[in-house]
Amino acid sequence: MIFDVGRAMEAQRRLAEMVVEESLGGEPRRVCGVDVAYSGGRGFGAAVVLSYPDLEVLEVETAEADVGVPYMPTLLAFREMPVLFRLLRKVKAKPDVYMVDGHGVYHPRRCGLATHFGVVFNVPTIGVAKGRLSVKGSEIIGDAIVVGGKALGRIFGRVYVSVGNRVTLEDCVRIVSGCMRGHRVPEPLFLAHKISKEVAMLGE
DNA sequence: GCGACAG
DNA sequence: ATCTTGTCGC
Repeated sequence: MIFDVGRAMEAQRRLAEMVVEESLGGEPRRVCGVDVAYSGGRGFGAAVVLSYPDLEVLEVETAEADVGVPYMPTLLAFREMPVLFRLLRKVKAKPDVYMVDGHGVYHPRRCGLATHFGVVFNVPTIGVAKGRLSVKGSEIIGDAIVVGGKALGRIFGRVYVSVGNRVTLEDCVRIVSGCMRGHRVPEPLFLAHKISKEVAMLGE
């Protein structure tokens, strides 16, 4: 077997136990958006570090890797982490927080891509997703995404925001808000998405 | 059997 | 995500 779903889910439960929900402690000075695009069985990632709150581009890095795991709902991290690992190794700007294209703790096992990424690298992360995952027991109350009485995420504009790691939901919403520049997704992710797609076309 | 899900 | 034509709106 090349990919054991049961073990993957168990790994997520253990990572979820290591999530730290704490204040970022002051405003971030550098925010890094990361995203992955696909082409020809390979994953192409891009990391864009922006100053905050000015949002000036400070650094752009790219990386690629073979994609050995097919997309499976709730197990996205196992498909994208190989590329993200190589990507993070290149970033030198010391971001104060990372924005990831996917959910954080709003996940069946409280371990979406943003959380998985944040715990593995022990860095603050914010989950920003364009679509909603099916999480049993979840309900939308106003703009709050509640699961079992606890607010795990927030609907901000047309995206779903949730804690990844080492931040509070309030930190997440405030920072995402401060990164909006007229697009559906905050600027760090908009640029990372754009660049990863361009690199995927050239790499193909 | 029902449910229906990031990228 | 990627593939893909036409259509709407600034």
